[in-house]
Amino acid sequence: MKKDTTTEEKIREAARQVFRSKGFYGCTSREIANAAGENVALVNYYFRSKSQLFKIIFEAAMDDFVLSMVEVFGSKKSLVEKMRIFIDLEYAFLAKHPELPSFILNEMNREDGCNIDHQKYFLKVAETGLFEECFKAQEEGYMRSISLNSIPLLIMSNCHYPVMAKTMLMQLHGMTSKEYDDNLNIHKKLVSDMLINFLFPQSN
Amino acid sequence: MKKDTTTEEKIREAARQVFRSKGFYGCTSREIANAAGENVALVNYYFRSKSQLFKIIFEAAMDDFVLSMVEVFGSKKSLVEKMRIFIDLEYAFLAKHPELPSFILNEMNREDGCNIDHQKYFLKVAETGLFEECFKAQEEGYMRSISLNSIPLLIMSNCHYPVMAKTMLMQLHGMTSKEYDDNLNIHKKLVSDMLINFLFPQSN
DNA sequence: CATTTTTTTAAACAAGCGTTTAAAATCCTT
DNA sequence: AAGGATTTTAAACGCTTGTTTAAAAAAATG
Repeated sequence: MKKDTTTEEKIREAARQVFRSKGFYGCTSREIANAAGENVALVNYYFRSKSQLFKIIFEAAMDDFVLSMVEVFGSKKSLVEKMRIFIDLEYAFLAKHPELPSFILNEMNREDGCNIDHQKYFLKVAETGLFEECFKAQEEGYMRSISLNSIPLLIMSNCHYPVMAKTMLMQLHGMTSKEYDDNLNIHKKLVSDMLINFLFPQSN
Repeated sequence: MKKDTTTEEKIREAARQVFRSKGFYGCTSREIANAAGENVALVNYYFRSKSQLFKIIFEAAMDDFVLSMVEVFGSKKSLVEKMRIFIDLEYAFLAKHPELPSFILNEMNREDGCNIDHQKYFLKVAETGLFEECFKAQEEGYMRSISLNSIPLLIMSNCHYPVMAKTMLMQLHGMTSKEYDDNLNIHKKLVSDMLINFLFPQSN
């Protein structure tokens, strides 16, 4: 009789949760095994080592990370529309996965890094034709002529930082979690307006 | 004969460097002692425990973190001028201390948190009169009427995230560290223009 | 049902952790 | 220079870490 979730899957799912919220150094193999309700030795039985298991979790996280970007910018809409849709989707996605940006940034900064093929993820985004589209829009004077490096950076700054800084700003402003999230929804609209007005100056 | 740097100072300075770049869990007492060129036991002799030493380092980091904000916004200039000066200073400051934003955000997110008086730092900023000044400017129609929570969030997002994401974006774009930093200087101007145009709509 | 293969277990491993100890070295005061 | 306080040291403490082992349990195979 096949179980609906195998031991391997239980461990992977527990690792996903624990690694994402605590990072590689912030948790132990035993903690992951307990979260999965299984014996410690099984972590190594199925995944050979903590590092190997982490690598799997991290790569899956990177897939999640670029998925919405690829989906939105690969679609057939105007650039302005795509921008607004992307910001909306990104805020919605991060509401469900608020630990993701910190997780990825931190683990990439780790000394004994995560040893994955980073370029592959950049290519995924590049393949949507986003950069060519921006370049063309800039030549036509439709989009502000700024470095193509700055465009994703502006968007990511204003989408990711607000969720990364939640704990700090909650405490600084003395807000509850819900109050902060409500403010985030208001903030999203500001970000959307600000970025589009800046990137597409004649659009209003 | 007094040494120019005491053992205690050497350990504190080593701890500052190591904690900031690796975080509380990312380093060991022995690593700090080695960086200071001293015996492990001295860490506990002078600071009682790793946690206690960390607390000192973290609070000093928070002081650094809010210092430029307090200095700039406590000065007697127009709000627009202050904004532009602050962004300039913040980029310059973070060029020297690029690990600071990640450090503070991460350690605040830690489960067994850093147990410091966060409110004190908010008060420091509030005491500059920044929020009253913004409120007044909004009533006069000089500044865009947005939540007073969103203003620091917009500024911090666009100042802090670009240095936090350096490793990731360098690898994604295949840039060298110098190339990224050069781009950051261009980006700073964009951020400055974008934020000021958005916050003070009639200012151009 | 017997045998082989796969999965799970408890226990142990060496290494590293934060911290403590007690003796040695150094400093300061008289 | 002697004596007492302070600083530094090497070694050890108990505990946790990632990982391995070897036996037990379960599942699959014929």
